[in-house]
Amino acid sequence: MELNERMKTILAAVVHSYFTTAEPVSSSIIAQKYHLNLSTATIRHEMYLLEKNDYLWQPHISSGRIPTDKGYRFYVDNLMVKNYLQEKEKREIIQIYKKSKEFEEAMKTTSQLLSKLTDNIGVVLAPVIYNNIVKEIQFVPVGNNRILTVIVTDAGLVCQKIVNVSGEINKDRLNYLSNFINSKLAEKDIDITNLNNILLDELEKIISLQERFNYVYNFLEECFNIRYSENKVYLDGRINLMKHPEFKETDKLNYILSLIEEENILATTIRGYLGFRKTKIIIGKESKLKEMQNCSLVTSEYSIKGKSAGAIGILGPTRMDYPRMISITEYISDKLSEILSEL
Amino acid sequence: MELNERMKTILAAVVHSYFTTAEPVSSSIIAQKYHLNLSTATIRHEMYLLEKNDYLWQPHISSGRIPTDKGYRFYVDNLMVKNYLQEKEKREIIQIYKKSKEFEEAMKTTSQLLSKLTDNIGVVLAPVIYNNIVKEIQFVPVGNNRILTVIVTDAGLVCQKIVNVSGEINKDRLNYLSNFINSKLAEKDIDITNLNNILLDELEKIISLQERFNYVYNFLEECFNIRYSENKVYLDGRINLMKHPEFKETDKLNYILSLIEEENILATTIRGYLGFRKTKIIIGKESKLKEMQNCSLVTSEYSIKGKSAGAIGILGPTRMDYPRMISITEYISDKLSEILSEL
DNA sequence: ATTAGCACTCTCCCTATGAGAGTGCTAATA
DNA sequence: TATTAGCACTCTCATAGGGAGAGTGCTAAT
Repeated sequence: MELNERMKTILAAVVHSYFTTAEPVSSSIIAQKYHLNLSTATIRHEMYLLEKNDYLWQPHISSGRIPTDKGYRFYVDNLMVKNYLQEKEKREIIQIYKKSKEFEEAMKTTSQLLSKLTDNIGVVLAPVIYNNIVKEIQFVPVGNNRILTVIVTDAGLVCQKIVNVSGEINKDRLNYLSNFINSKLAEKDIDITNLNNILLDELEKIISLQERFNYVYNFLEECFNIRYSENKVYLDGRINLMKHPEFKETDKLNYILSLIEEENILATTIRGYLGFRKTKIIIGKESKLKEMQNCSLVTSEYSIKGKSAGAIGILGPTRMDYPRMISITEYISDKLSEILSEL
Repeated sequence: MELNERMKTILAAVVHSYFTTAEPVSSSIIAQKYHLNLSTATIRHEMYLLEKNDYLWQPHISSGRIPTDKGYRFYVDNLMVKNYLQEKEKREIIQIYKKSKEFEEAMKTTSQLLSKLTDNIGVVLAPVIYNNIVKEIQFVPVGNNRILTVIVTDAGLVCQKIVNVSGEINKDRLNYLSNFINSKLAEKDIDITNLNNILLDELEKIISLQERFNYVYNFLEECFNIRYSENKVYLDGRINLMKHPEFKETDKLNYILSLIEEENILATTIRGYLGFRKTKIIIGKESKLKEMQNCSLVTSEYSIKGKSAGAIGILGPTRMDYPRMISITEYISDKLSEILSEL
């Protein structure tokens, strides 16, 4: 069924009122607050139709109405009015970011900003290092039998890993190895995900007959098995959940708590949405995760030097101020992109 | 007032019963379950005295009794029977640790083990790098204007920091600097907290007149302002809170949630207890933190190569199985010490 | 097409009530 | 003197009833 203009207006009013008060919305509330010049009976009739079409639902037969996930989806796609951050807010965000000179700090600051500004949970997915060209590799002996491997990508990301080696470290060999690798890296662009295969192939050509090949081979394999595939996530503002009446019910709180406990699940979810469009909104049961059925997630991708790197987002009850969540998420992801590109 | 033997027995019974059922303990429950060969009236009288002396309290006038913080403290100090982990459990712990080959992984595994085994929140305070002798410093240029500083301590801990420098990097100078520093480090033991002062003093002697002194000085200062003072904490099992009836009350849940949200507070608290004895138990209001008033914290220090490094612990409601919490925390801290010493 | 009017439903809050659990006190008992 | 049986008392908890109020769906009138 196609919604007529009046139904759209009423749906938007219900979404707005419910967001504001967290109470089911009655026809008289709509009539009073939103000045539609309609009687409550008429509004009631439209709401009845909206309910028949799954845009609204009632907790019980004689109560006001609450938007369904479908109702929120229609609102987000067709009805909501874009929100713009005030200049003052923008300045404050920039001010806070000024203190973040390091990568880790920038991640933390971002999740804190998101949670403070939205009263929801701030989520930051650390850069996913797929599709990054490797620029340089360094081996640093640390201690007796350990080597710190440092991989630098063209986007300026630095991955590190400490590898244990059996036997003592021959510095000349290590230098030879790193010179060899770096010369190969200079010759052609090698994606970090292919690093292992390509380099080991190249190595095989020149040292396959040497007695210590296996040793080097294993060492490099371990070096490259680095954590670029790890789903590092920064979360902030879990306590904000308690501010929302929907999470007074223990089982609902339980769901979302188990979601933010398993950071991997959240990370994988967000990663699954990467690459389609900058901003993505997932409302309640639209997510396949049962833990997310009472929540919405607004994510926005950030980039480093123009190359999509990761995503930030906010997680809260489906009853949220979508326009504002979106504008905050988008603005902060832009600023984060700038900062990470400069680092 | 000195507690007589019977009062001690009854107090221990109350603690045990309340831990088991989470219900206020009545005189008849004690008589039935703990076979003291006393009438309920007698037990009632003793409980009355225990209450007068602040070892027990009643939620309301005609209800059973609950231990106070003081009651728990007396139980922990004087009454409880040490618990020993079963060999099977020990083997399982060792088995799980076998997979942890890296530092970060060991930290995470530890917090997970703690929370899984105790149904409470597992806490791991990463090694605090005070009192560590610096063995070696390396500078690795990464990208154009950045240098990765690697500090290796005698305990084998590796701290890293990326420092931005203005202008291009002169590799010879960098080599000279690192050689100079490492020779000083070889000469005498320098504690990581003194690194800055001592080295800068030494440097001053030889290059104070050189034109780029300030530049080097600032660079080093930033390098050494490394995160050994950071309170890195690993938490796991927040969701376990929901299993405990005491946290059904929203405001109590609120308190503890805000505690685990502010990881720094928790870290600082635990750090404050370091260095006195291996295992430390903080019960409810014994902590100055109002957020901890409904919780107990059991911590146990771990070491690296015999040198105290950090602490692990569990955080849960004051109503907890203290003997078991202690034995688990202590056993895991021992295992963690072994693993970190080998890494 | 819209709306006034109304019967109907459901929640919420208040009260009352009674059962049950558990206590403190007192007087009897070993 | 220490212990205990007995009992009055207090408080919680579950249940039920009832009335006010909010909000609906439907119908008939405009």
